[in-house]
Amino acid sequence: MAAYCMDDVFKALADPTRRLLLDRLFEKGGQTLTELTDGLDMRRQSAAKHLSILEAAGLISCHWHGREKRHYLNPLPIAEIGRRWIDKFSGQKSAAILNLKDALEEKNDG
Amino acid sequence: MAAYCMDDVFKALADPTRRLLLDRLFEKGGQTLTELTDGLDMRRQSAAKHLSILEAAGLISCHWHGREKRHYLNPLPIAEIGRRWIDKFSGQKSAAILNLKDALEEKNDG
DNA sequence: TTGACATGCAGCCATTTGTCTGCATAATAA
DNA sequence: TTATTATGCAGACAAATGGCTGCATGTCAA
Repeated sequence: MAAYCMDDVFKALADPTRRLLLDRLFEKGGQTLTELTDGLDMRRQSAAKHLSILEAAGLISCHWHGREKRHYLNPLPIAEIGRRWIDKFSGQKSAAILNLKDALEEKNDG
Repeated sequence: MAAYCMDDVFKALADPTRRLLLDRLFEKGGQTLTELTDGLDMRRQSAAKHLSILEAAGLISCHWHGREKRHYLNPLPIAEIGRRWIDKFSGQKSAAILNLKDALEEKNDG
């Protein structure tokens, strides 16, 4: 359904402010923009830009409640990264270990 | 040993060219800069910058072999992301699911 | 109705990013 | 030695990024 692009997800995760926002929403879902801006050391409009980037990447979903926009963490894209990236590189560690082994043996080649 | 910073790792992963380079090194370790540049549709110097960013982030390690610099994937930082990020957000899915549940129930509040 | 609050939109601006070109250095091969 | 190959370093430059201000819109409460 959410046709998020993996490139958008990685780019969204690249900024420390946005990762902090995800942490905050992980601890407590349904927070508003004003709530999330507190303690961020930046203007509301800047925080809103970060949130819109997170939303475009599918990392959060939003629901209007009167004049408040409540934000919720969506764990799906992060799980997808885990499945398609982390498992590949660190799960199947054997290949990389073999590569490192080759590298170390080169030192003894001269 | 490699005192990599998580912010550098996330930033390094944000670029599609760099993710492609990691893919290539996953398939075959020990490739040189010239080898890796082939098929990248950019100059050697640009690819070298990407590789230096990956190396600074600890995602690859390099070993000189004569005039050749051979590159190897280092799976540790990616594994660390998996441990400290993926497991947190998607592994403990319960909290986020509860948040989404709250959000859906709001729709029935009116 | 009126004022306060929550948010959105448009535009400005400095910094960072990703590409390029040009030249320098070190190692291998003829 | 000399030419070729593999790489590094410095600087230029357009585009993207992340912050800001100012103003507009819509909602709630008195």
